[in-house]
Amino acid sequence: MSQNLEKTYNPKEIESKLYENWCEKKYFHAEADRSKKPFTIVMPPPNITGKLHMGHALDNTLQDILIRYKRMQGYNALWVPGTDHAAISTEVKVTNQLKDEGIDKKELGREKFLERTWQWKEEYGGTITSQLKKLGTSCDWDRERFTMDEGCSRAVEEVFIKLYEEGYIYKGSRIINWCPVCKTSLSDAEVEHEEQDGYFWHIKYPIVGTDDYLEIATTRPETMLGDTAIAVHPDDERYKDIVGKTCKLPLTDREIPIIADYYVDKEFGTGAVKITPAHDPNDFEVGKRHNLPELNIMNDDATINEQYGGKYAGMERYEARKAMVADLKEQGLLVKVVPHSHNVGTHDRCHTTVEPLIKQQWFVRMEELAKPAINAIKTGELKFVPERFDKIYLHWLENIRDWCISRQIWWGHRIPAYYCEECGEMVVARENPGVCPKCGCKHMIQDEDTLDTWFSSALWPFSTLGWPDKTEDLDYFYPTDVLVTGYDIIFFWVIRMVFSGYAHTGKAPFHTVFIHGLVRDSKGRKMSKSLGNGIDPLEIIEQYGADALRMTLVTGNAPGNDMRFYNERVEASRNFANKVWNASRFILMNMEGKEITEPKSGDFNPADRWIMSRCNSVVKDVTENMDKFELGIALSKVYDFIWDEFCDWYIELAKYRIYHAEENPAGANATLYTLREVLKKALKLLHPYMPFVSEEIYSKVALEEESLMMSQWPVFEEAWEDAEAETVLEHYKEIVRGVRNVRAEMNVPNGRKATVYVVCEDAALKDGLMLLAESAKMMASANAFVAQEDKSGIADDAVSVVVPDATVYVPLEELIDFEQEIQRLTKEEARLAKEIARADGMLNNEKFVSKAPEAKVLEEREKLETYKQMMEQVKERLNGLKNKQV
RNA sequence: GGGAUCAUAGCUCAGCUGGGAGAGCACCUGCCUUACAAGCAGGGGGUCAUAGGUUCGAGCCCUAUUGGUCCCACCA
Repeated sequence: MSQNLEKTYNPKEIESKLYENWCEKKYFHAEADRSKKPFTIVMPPPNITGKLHMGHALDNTLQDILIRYKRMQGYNALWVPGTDHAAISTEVKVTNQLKDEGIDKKELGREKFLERTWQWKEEYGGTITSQLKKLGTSCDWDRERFTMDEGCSRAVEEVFIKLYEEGYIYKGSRIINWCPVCKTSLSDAEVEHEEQDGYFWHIKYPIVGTDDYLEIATTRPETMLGDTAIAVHPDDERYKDIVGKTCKLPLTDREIPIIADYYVDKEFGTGAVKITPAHDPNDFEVGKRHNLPELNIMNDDATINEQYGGKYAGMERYEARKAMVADLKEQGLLVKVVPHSHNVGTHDRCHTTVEPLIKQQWFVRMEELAKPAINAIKTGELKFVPERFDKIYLHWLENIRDWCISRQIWWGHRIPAYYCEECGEMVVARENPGVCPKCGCKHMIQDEDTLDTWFSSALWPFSTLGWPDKTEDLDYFYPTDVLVTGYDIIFFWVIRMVFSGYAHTGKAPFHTVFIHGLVRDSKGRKMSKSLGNGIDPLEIIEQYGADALRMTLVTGNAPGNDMRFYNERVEASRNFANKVWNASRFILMNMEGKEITEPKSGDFNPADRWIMSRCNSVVKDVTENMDKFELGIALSKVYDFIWDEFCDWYIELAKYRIYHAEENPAGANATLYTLREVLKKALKLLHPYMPFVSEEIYSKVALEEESLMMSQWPVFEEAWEDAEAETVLEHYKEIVRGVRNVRAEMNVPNGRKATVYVVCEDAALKDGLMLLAESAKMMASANAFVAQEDKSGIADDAVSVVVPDATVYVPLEELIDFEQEIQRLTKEEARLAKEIARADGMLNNEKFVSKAPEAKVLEEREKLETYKQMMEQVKERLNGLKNKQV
């Protein structure tokens, strides 16, 4: 079993080697298998335009942890990967690429453009998935999907037709969000509101037939050209008399009515509002109520149009604003300009200010569809982790508006609606019917629009498993189990998947949504391209290893919370990987050439039994935490166990028996056996978090086993529990720490050894400690370690440390400074006095004794007892020293 | 305007259903002890934002206040 490990862990070669091996062995692949329980996760498909960033790294690390954990627990774990066609992003990217080549998209034509885009997808679309592999993601690459592949496209078509036939999808002319740069409509979710500094322009609208005028305040004077009314509040005394009259609309020769509508806020502005139904969602509603004309004054690129633009036609919207304000001023109609900050809608992709426009678009009627999704949370069928996201989800669903799903771009799923060029008849069908069912002519052309990119991702949990076909996979793996995603896409994606799941499969697509936060930079800023503060996960992997990156992303993070990322944190993770590596190196070195056999129970010493017992508890705790998605807590328990208990205590304790195997071959064997067994369990617990280093080590420790990732997750075993050994070790640690403490305090060099005496009345404890005497010698820099029941043979002038149930004496002869020792013990006396007072106080509180749980009261009583004993010991020592001093 | 969330050691953050304040990093003091200096052993450092309340007992629950972050929302 000769395996020489390098002195420091070097992730680079090991990671790629292991990943290839896992893939080759098909460990990531899952097939429907009725003998096993499935556990399914679908990966939020990254955009084909994207490059792996920290958000992906976090999202996929969490998924990989869950999937590896469940796989080890014996579930048939399936993680479905894939990519999203990212309609607008991709279209913009390819359009720009063409532009660089001097090619105009429109001139190229739809067919050719799509060809180019597919080409682009083939070339770059796989970048992100190949980058994901570096993270160690154990997803089933044989099942990789794409939102525009054949199956997903068929699902989209099926859903569209079904919803259309059921009346949930309709086409209508309504006010929508329009991006003048991307030249497409947007859904409400794609509009980001940002606070912008602007102005209130107060403008006079002359009242026809009088010399009077109405003063209007607007933030968007350029939309005046589309005004079709002025509205005031019906109860507004100021304007009561003029309702029904008309105003002369400045800059035009139109007259518009003054109407009364409750929408108007009397207190705000001048109390009179210009109504522009075609360019404002509220005005649109008012317009409907009052039957006002809707005058669209803009072209698709937000320039003023010919029809209503007059002299401003052709001007860009802000240019027109300037010109119009100047003209108003000149005509004496501009009263004043007041600075005013307000919310402006922008397109989340390009940050262009969105223009509300009236357009023919396709919509999904949401009210009914939202109901089961709302119900899912209320019944607990669907759960968010952490729970607080319930409210965000519900609030959105309960106030949901119809979803505008058509986009005026080419890259995406084309709407399966066909129009007759002759009579305008519309047919929604899987294929072009060829002949118009109404007029019989043969000029049917397909709708030019494509669907919102989220329309297809909404179907992802079932379209990737074969829906609409009734496949074995769908039947077995669906509904999936957990969805892991950031809180930033709850509206875009989670909600739409949930209602789609209910609408098309009758079930929620998953039972748990595990939400994580954002990865921020060291200053807490969002990582962004424009700030240039993004940290490339691949560079981190290159420098520190994937395990270190993964660990950093999980450590100290609670579900749903943002985190800050900086290199010192990665270094700490890297150091841990190295620590595990070296502990394993130590164990392997000592196992070399030895045949380890199953020890007899009597061969184990208290240290062996203690670490097994502790390991067992950790297995239980970690499993519980992981089941509750408390991954950060679970990992920190694994970390503490490995570093603190296993490395710093147990390995040190083990050294004597290993180095002196000839004295006690059976004991050495038991210790090596324990080291190996505990290491194996610890590696299992670590594996979901740090798959590479754990697998690499495991392959050398457990030669007979195939792999760590396919091994069984450890379970709590009662046989490993050992309260007695835990008691011995708790005392042992106190004693060793106590000795180290005084030695450090007194600056005793390590080379200067002393005898350590432990006086302990409890015979069992004394015997237990004596079994560890040789280790204690090493760990406490002693030349002898004696535990005994009385003080015989111990010099009076020894330094003493009082611990629970025992007093430790370290005769340091001439080194002892009585003054210093008295001071030290006096401090200890004070500390104990405080503890006693605290426990006493509690126990003297009648209400505590009567109301607190019995166990708690008992616990306090025992503590008090221990402290009193310790206090006696300290006092005795102090008296002795003081006498001696005098 | 509505809602969420945070405020804990110098920094970044944990702290599970209320029962003696924790980690990593940084800092100070010793150590190259035959697994590891990416390490070992010790140490300093916190009226858990403020004010009330509930409770035998509050970092944790309730209320208010202050300050920060985020989301939602049609106030022209």
